[in-house]
This record gives sequence, C-alpha cells and structure tokens, in this order.
Amino acid sequence: MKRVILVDGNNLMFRSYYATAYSGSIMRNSKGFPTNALYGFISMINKIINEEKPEYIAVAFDVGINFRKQKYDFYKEGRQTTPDELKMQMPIARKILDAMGIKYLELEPYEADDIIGTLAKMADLDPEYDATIISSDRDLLQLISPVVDVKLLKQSGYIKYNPETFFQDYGIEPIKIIDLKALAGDSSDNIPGVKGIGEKTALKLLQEHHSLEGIYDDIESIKGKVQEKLIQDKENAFMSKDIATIYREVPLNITFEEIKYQKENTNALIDIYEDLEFYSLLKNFEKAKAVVDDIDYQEINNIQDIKLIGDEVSIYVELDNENYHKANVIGIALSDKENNYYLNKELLKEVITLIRDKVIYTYNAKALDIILRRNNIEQIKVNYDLMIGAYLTNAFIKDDIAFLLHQERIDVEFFEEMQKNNFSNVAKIKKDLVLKSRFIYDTRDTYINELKKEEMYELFRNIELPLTYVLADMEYFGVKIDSERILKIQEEAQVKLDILSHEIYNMAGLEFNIQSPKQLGEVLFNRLGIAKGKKTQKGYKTDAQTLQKLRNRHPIIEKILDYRNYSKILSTYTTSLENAKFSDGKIHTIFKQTLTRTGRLSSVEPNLQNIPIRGEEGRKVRKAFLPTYDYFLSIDYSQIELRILAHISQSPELIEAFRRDQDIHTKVAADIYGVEEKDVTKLMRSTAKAVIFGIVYGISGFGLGENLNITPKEAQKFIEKYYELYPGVKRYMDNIIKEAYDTGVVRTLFNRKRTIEELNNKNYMIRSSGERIALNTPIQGTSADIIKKAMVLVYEEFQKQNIQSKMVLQIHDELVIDCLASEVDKVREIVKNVMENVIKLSVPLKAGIAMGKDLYEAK
DNA sequence: GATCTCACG
DNA sequence: ACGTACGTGAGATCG
Repeated sequence: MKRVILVDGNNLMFRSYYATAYSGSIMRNSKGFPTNALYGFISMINKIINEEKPEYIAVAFDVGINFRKQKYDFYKEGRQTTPDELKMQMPIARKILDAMGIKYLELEPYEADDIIGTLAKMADLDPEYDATIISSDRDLLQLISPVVDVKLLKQSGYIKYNPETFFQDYGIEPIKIIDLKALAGDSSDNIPGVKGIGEKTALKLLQEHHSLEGIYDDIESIKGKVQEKLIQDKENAFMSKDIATIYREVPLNITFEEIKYQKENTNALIDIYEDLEFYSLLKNFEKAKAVVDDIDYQEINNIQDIKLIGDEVSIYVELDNENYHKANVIGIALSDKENNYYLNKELLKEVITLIRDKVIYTYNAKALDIILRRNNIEQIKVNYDLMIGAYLTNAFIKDDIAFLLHQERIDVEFFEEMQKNNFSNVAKIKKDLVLKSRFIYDTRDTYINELKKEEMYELFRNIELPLTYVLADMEYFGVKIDSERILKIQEEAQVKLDILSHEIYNMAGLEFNIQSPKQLGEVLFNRLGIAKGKKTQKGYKTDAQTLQKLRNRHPIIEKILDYRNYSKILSTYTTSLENAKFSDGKIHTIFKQTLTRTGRLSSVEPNLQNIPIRGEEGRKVRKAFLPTYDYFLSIDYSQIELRILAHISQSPELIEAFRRDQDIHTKVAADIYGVEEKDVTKLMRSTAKAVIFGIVYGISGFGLGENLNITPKEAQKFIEKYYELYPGVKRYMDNIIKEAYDTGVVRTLFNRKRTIEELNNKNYMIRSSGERIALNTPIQGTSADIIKKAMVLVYEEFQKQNIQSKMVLQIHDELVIDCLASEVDKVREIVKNVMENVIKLSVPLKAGIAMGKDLYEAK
C-alpha cells in the first residue's frame, strides 16, 4: 500500500501567519521582508516529513479567483483581506517546496480544498493508494473515507480522523459535514446556512434524517420553531450545501507518480533560508552543506597550449599583498567559455599578449593595471570588472572576491587566510584561482543584467569603469614627498611636545601618559577637580570639543589641546608619511573605489584625503607635498552639496541665490536673523553655516546646539526658521524619507543605489539614523557621481590634447593636478570647464582654482 | 580588537 | 523616554 500526504498549503500559511501576527510586530529579516508565516510553514512541513515519512506528497494552494466566489458573490465576504505581509510570503512558500522536492499544486479557479478533494478521490478509486490530509480546516473532513483520513491540526497537536473516529465525535458520516454546513452555516466563509440553527441542532437533525434532502422530505415531522426556520431558509440551505461541497473533479491531469517526494535541493534551500535569515534552520544543514570546491583546469607551462574559445575571456591575477603598489604576483587563472587554465606568474606578459584583443573580464582592474605598469607590460583595457559590478549592486565585498564566491557556496580561501598561511597551500591556491576566474566569467551576464535592471549600467560603463583607469594613473604617478621638510616638521613637533609635556606634568603634579584618555580624565577631573563633563564607556570624555568648553577653568587645558595637536601631527603626518614613501621618493596611495556607501572614494596607505588644512600648525605639513612637475593646481567645487540640495529640492529661494551667485551662508544668515546682508556679522554667518550643514545631515536641535554651544531650544528655533524660509528643502526632506521607507532604497541623480536596512530596525535610534542617511546619501552621492564623471572627462581631455600634467589627488570636491609650467593655462581652463559643465543642474556649478609650488600654497 | 581621539570633505 | 549630524582612515591605549 502506498500512502499519499495531501497538505493544505494555504491553511498552513494562514495559521502560521496569524499565530504570531496578533502580537503586533511580526518576524522579518534584516531587509524588512516579513518571514513569520514562512517560518511556521517550514516547521510544519518538516514535522510532517519527519512524522509521516511520505513517499508521495503534494501541497495545495489557492490561486486567483475561485469559482465559488464567481458564483456566489458573498462567499468569504467580510473576511479580512489577506494582509500584504502574508501575500508577500506566499510565492516563497512555493519556492521552498520546490527546493524541498515537494510538489505543489494550484489551478485557477479552484481552491486548495478542491485540489485535495480531487486527489483524495483518486486515492479512493485506486486500490494501491491511501491518503492522509493535513489541515486545520474542518471542511476537509467531508473527504474522509475508508482509505482517506484527516489529520486535523489543533492549536497544539492534532486529531486524526478516520470514518470510525469521526462518527464517534460527530455521530454522522463524514460526507454529512456538507449537510451540517448547509444547516449551521459557516461564519468564516460567510456561508449563511439556516438562520437560527447552530451546530448542535443541525447534528441532531442529521442524525435523525441523515441528509439535508432527508430533512426537507420529512419536514412535516419536525416541530415548532426549527421547522419554521428550515422552511424560511430552505433556499439558503441548499445553496449553502452547494458552496460547502468540495469539488472533486479538478482537471489536474496528474498521476500519483508525479507527486512523488523527491530529493531536496539542499543548496537551493540554504540560499532561501539564508535570504530569510532562518539561522536555526540553517544549522541543520551545516554538515550537509554541499560546496563547490573542485573544478577542471589545465596547468599551463607553455603559452601555446592555451586555445581560447570565443571572444570573451576572464582573467584573475592573485597578488601576495593587498597593496598592489608593492605586491608580487602569486599566480594567474584564465577562463573562456569552456576551459580553465592556471598559469604561473612568469607567464603574465605572455598571457596578456594572448588576450589583448579579447573582451576581458576581471576582478579589480585597477590592481591589474598597476601590476602591468610595474612589470613593464603594455596595459590592457578590461571590458568588465566584477568588483565594481558587485559594489554597485550593493553586494558585500571587501576587495576580496572570495566573499562573492562564498555567497554561492564555492569554497575558496579568503585572502586573509591565504596571507596568514604565507600562500603555502599551493595546490589549493591554484584551484581557487581557477574557481575565481570561472566565477568572473560565469556571473558576468547576471551582474550586467542586474545593473541594467537597476538603471546603473551607464554609471558602471561610462563612469566607474573608466574611472578605474584614471585612478590607476593617479596612484601610479604618485605624489612627491620632501623628506627634509617632513623631518623638520617632525623635529619641531617633538621639541614642542617635550616642552608641553613638562608643563603639563608640572601643572598636574605628576607624570602620566597624556595620550591615554583614561589617565588624562583621571588627572583633569579627579586630581585637578576640573568640572566633570560627559562620560564615555570607560571614563570621562576628553576630546577637543569637551576640553574647549573647559578652557578657562584651568591653564592645563590649553596645554593639553596644544599637546594633542602636535602629537597628531607627529604620529600621523610625519613619521607615517615618511614610512609610506616608496623608493621613488613618492607616496602612492590607493583610492578605494568600492568601499563607501555613498559612492565617494576613500584613500588608504596612506590616506591623502585628510592632510591637515584647518589648523595652521597642521597645515604646514602640506609644505612637504611637492609636485613632480612644476606646480600643484587645486580646483575645488564651491558649495557643491548645497547646490545639489538646491537642485534636487527645487527650492526656489536656494536656486535663486545660487543663480545670483550670492554668498549662501551670508544670505541664509541675513534671512534667519532678519537683517540686511551687509549687517551680517561673522558670528551670524558661521551660525548660519552650521545650520546649513546640519540640515544636509538631518540634524536635531540638540546636535546643532551642541555644535554651536547654544541651548537645544535656541538651535531648534534656527532649524525651524530655516524650514520656514526654505519650505522646498523641508519638502525634499519629508519626501525622501517617505520614499526611503516605501522602497527601502535611495538613489543619486546618476541612479547609484543605496539600500537602507536601518529603516526597518526596531530601535528608534537606528531608524532615525536611517532617515538621516536617506536624506544625506542622495546629496553626498550625487556630488561623488559628479566629480567622478568630471575626472573621467578631464582625463580624456588631457589625452586628447596630449597634456602631460597629471591629476594626482581627489579630495571629494577637489582635484589636485601636478602641472607642467608650460601647461598651466590649458590645464586651468580644461579642468575648470569640465568641472563646471559636467552636468546641467538648476543651479550653476562653480569651481575655484588655486596654484602653488607645494600643497600648502595651492589653496 | 574595541575604544577614543582627531584629521579631512 | 530614547539620545542626538553625513561620509571616511589612522594612531595610541588598554584589557
């Protein structure tokens, strides 16, 4: 005897959903997708599999409009419409069943009940099969037969009904459930039945008269009120019977063989569970985890042995250091449509020659470009960089392609591990490299399609990919460092520090480590009894902002601030810079193109985007940065973020101010304080500036107050005044936040996308932070897009006009050019022109130029 | 390795 | 009542 399990999928999903939804907040994954029904659903299915060990199993779902509804408008009327949060989970349930190897069935215009009824009937007719139905819906009890039983789910556990147990409980035959409904109705399905007759009366009537027809045939024998009610609602009764009858002839055209329980697709299931973040369920898979850790490839010693198929080829070059300016090649992997090759590092030049005219895919084209330059190999242009594609689509990467492969359960070593093992696991490394080049090749279309779907293909193709080569050129050219100057600054700082530390020790009455916030806090606030400020996790806050406020409490504060200033210069901007110098006397930073969440670049080893400028002492460090040619030209955007805010908010007041080329801070100050622009004081202007900055960041009254050293209340007034004066800005803020909540993402003008998970967080703080991110990212990100595009255009224009001067630095809204004296005029014109005309906004873009013999002067 | 501090836009 | 401005990198301390 073969047994078939028939599951009411809809019923299971609804039950699971409402089991937890009543509590108000339902379970979601970090993307905010509701998961509560699915969790319960999966648990139930797993339980069924464990208990029933089915050979045949099918799960039935409702789909579309059902015929009962078509026939009887009132059917299931008044029932709460299915919540969106449950609807969203329905398709996933089907995917899960697919992955589990369980057949699901659905067919419009039938309901899950009808499908189950049809299959149960097949079991009734086929002597080889028995069936068990699983649901909490009592309607299905009508399907009970000698070979069909029902597991009726209860709040906990279930009751198993076969013809005998059913009769014991109800005193009628299972099929009479229909007649029962015809009489008693069913409020949940809005089946009317006979008004005034409940289940008790109905059962009694059926026990005597066997069926609805029997009752009406014998209506005369029924007494009193009941008879009256029956006669009154006769039509409803028969109609109800019709509705309650499960249709058992659904044209499924299916055999039991087709619902045979299959082997689960563990990887697919793991993917789904990971997406849903069902970590407890994932635990069960740890051992079963099927991983890809093998691949066919050919190890090449002679380049002639490579026969490439087709025009496309992917190349992956492994380096022994993340800093490709000093790294050595470990090995090379190559894949085409069909074949994979591993080549040792000696073959780099030959393989590049071999693929030069192909359509080349890689991961981290910038690193490859630098490696080729360093090895005197003619450069190539890649057509596709997975690193950039993954970054734009918000994939989790850390420069290490291994993160992407692991997501697809391909077991390669992370770079960190490889490095820790000193790249000694040669066999594994070779195979991993090949897996990586294969991966680059195989996922290319997926990423390209995703970029197109998200309307980021232009951004990818026309900005980010060409920018990679611009950045490579900047990095490779580098910035010259004047070591003598560095040494001088270092010595001066050291002298100051020696004096300051002695003064501080004297005032404190003991020697201590001034650089230790813990010890410093102890000295200042306990030993010297200076008014205590805010606490950090471990002690008192001793940062500059806090100390600034205590300046007049004790002369030691001034000394500490001085000490900090010089100590920062010494540790970060002298010794470290000198250490970062290469043998060519230059610094070669790495501009990280795939790191920030807004689209900005970042600069590391060393960071050349935070060289001091605000403080005079620190600023002197800039004297140590020299042009390789003759001058540094610095061209920076004026107020680019505010101009972008004016453009995207379409605030008429802001647009007007920029079109008139007004000093925006002075204008806002005049507006806020209600004075003439000529009467705006320095303090008024700087206050306005702080307010404007705050607005772009989504500030609170408290934050602004803290910043301006005024009360939160006063600060709040400034903010409100600002909103009043610039209602367009306020409107933008409200709209973008709403949009972010609705869609979960924000975009820049160039369509760069950022998903904001924070908006789904239960924690108010984190959610608020998400709102500020939503507010700021389109502004900061658009600014990043604009300067990136300008960089690409400047680079192209330099090439076109055969200009030797080099872009060397980008500091978010500023480009620094290392300029030949003979090219100064041309370069000024090109860069300014490109920067100001790179995109047409509602307000003009404005770029300012400075020039000097070193970075100190060029400002 | 987390924390604090500070450099930049 | 909560805790308080966006985006970065890096050095020093301390457990």
